[in-house]
Parts: sequence; C-alpha cells; structure tokens
Amino acid sequence: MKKQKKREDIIRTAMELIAKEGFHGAPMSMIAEKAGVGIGTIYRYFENRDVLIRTLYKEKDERMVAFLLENYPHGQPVRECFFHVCTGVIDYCILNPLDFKYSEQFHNSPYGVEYRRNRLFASASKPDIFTDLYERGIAQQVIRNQPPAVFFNLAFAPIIWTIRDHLLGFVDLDASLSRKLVQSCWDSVKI
Amino acid sequence: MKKQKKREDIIRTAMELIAKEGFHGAPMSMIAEKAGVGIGTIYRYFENRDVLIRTLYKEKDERMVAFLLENYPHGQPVRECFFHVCTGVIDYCILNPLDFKYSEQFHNSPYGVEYRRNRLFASASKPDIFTDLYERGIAQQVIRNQPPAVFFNLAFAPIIWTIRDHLLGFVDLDASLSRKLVQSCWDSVKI
DNA sequence: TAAAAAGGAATGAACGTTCATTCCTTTTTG
DNA sequence: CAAAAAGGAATGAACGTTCATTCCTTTTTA
Repeated sequence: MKKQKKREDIIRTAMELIAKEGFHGAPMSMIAEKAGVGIGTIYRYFENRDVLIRTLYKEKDERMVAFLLENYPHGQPVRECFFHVCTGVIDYCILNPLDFKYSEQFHNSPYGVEYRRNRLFASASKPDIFTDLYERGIAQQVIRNQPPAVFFNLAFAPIIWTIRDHLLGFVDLDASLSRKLVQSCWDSVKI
Repeated sequence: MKKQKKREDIIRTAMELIAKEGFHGAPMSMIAEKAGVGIGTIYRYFENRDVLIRTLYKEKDERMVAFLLENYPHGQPVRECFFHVCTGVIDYCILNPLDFKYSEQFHNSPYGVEYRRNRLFASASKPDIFTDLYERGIAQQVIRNQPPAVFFNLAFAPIIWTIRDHLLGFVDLDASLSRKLVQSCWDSVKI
C-alpha cells in the first residue's frame, strides 16, 4: 500500500513538472523534491530516467484509450466512429491538460520518432481503434485512398494543434467549435 | 569578406547540427569544431546561444518567404493563392530539409511558444501572405468562418506533419501525393 | 607595430546516477 | 511477550560528465 503511494507520488509529480516545464525543466532532483521523496527512491521504482519517461507515456495512453472506448459506437458506420474518436480526443485533452502537454513533450522529442516508427512498421501486431478506422474506411470506400500516415495527419494534426492553441489561450475550443473542427477534418478525409 | 565567411560557416554548421541532432546534440564546442573556428569566435558574432538560435530561425524564415513570393499569383482567386502557398511550403521544405528540421526543433521548444504568442499579439503590425489568405478568404466568403488559428491549423498542420513523415522515410510525399494532400486541406477550409 | 580578430584552456553550474548509510518494519529468539 | 536480529526501503551526499561562457594568449590585419 505505502509502496504504491510513493510510486504514484513520483508519477504524478514527474508528469506535472515535465508537462509544465518540459524535459529539461524537470531534473530528477526537482521531481524528488516536489514529490516529497529522496532522489534515490525514484531509482527504486524506475530503472532510470528513460524508463520513467516511457512509463509516464504508457500510463497516459492507457487512460486515454479507456476514455475513448467508453460508449464507443461499435457496429456503427465509419463516420460515426470517426466523430466519436475525434471529439473524444478533444474532450479528453481539455479535461486532462497535463496529459496532453506531457504528450506533446514526448512526441516532439526523439521518444516520439521512435514511437511513430514502431507504430507504423510494427503496426500489424497491435490492432487499435485508430488503425481500425482507417482500414474500415478504405475497405468501405468512404475515405480517400491515401497512405495511413496521411490519413492520420489530416484527421488529427489540426485537432492536436488546436487543442494546443486552446490550452495556450489563443483560441476558445468550446463544444461548438469542436464540432465544426471535427467536421472540417472529416471533410478532408471523406471521399 | 573573411569576417562574413566565418559567420556563414557558424550559421550553416549550427543549422545542420541542430537540425540533425536537436538542440541538445549541438553544444557550442561541437559547432565550433565542425565549423572550423574557435569556441570564442562564435561569441564574437553572437552574444550567446539564444541569440544564435533565434538568428538561425529568422534567416530561415526570410529564405522561405522569399521562395513563396516567387511567381506568387497576385490578383488571382484565394483558391489559387492557397494552392500556391501550400505546395510552395511543401516544395521548399523538401528542397531544404535542414531548414524544415531546424524549424521543427525551434517550434517544439519554448522558443516556439514565445514565437506564436508574439505573432498573435503583434499580428496587426506585420501583414504577411498567410494572414492575407485568411482575410481575403473570409471577406469573399470562400472559406469557412472560423478563428484564424483554426484556419491555419486545418491548412498547415497536416502538411507539416506529412513533410516530417516524408523526411523520416515513413511516407513518399511526391508531386502526386502533394497535390492530393493540398486538395484535402483545401476541402477542410473551403465553404 | 598597434589594434582587431581568433583561439581554446579554464571555469563553474547543472545534470543523471550511484551507493554507503539510516530508519522502520517484520521475524526470530529465549 | 519482550528483546534482539534481520531485511529491505528510503535517503541524499558525492561522483563523473557535459555544457555555456569567460578570459587571456596568439595570430592576423591594416
């Protein structure tokens, strides 16, 4: 019990610090201090800094996927699923800004390149809702025939950038704008 | 003459190193070594590392804007200008991968946030081809009425992400795919 | 030859990681 | 049951590195 508590403290603090200050604004010493543990303690739970950073991402990913699977419209047309996933991503990120900001830090670093490479080239192994969307869309000829990476970029890049701008206070991404934005993304991938 | 030569050497080497290895893979000592100058020499041309990094970005930006203004279809419909700018960005980045990669490093760092904030709050002062595109599109009712940031994100985020994937070897962004991609982006912003 | 430019060793701050030690809980002993 | 021993989690000072920047010497220029 106590053991899990310390691990949680470290995870939460590291997440928050890296989300707010970036990888280089979150040295191990500061994570330890803010989490109220000794520096050495972090190394009892995580082999090294890399492992901590990857663990943080994995746990965030699991939380988001779980959120997206709530009320997932299984069996419905690709279009419904696309809207569910896109608005789900927006809602999750706005509800969990630290998760989003951490994600940005992660993807805009060598970790992100490695992650994308693994996803694209070792994709056959792990089926996920994003790939499923693409494959069904292509099979049913409701989305344009473009490489998967291009589909993902058209579908999600504007959304991710707009969430970023929302969290920076540059745009007010409310429910109304969210709908319009997802509609625009759909218009760019649909036949 | 000689003086400009050394400055150019430093600029080019720093650009290349940071583009390839990131900010943290490009210490001043390595820039100096690869540029064939002493460490101290860099500080004769640039007050400090920050100034060097910002100068690199500014010079890249000027080169790209100059490229986009070549054969710019002044007086043509918004749609033509949109296509010119979008394909121009793709062409420039693929022709100058180091400029693109450097740009990515810059934007995905605290420099990028500062840059975007300045653009948003001091936007009225500097007219540019991107803003012009948005304002004419809205005025003529050929693009959807959304905040400028959302327009830019829909128009450019998928393009930037796809250029990134192309340079990483994940996608082959040839002339054909480029056309399709820009068309998709246009479909997401047009009325 | 005086002034300007170039050079790179030296500096000190910051970092991730290690490890000898402390501290607390659990188990064993008498 | 009380006391002693063992076990192992937690700690943070210390280490070795890396880096931006400074400072003083050497070289080039005019």
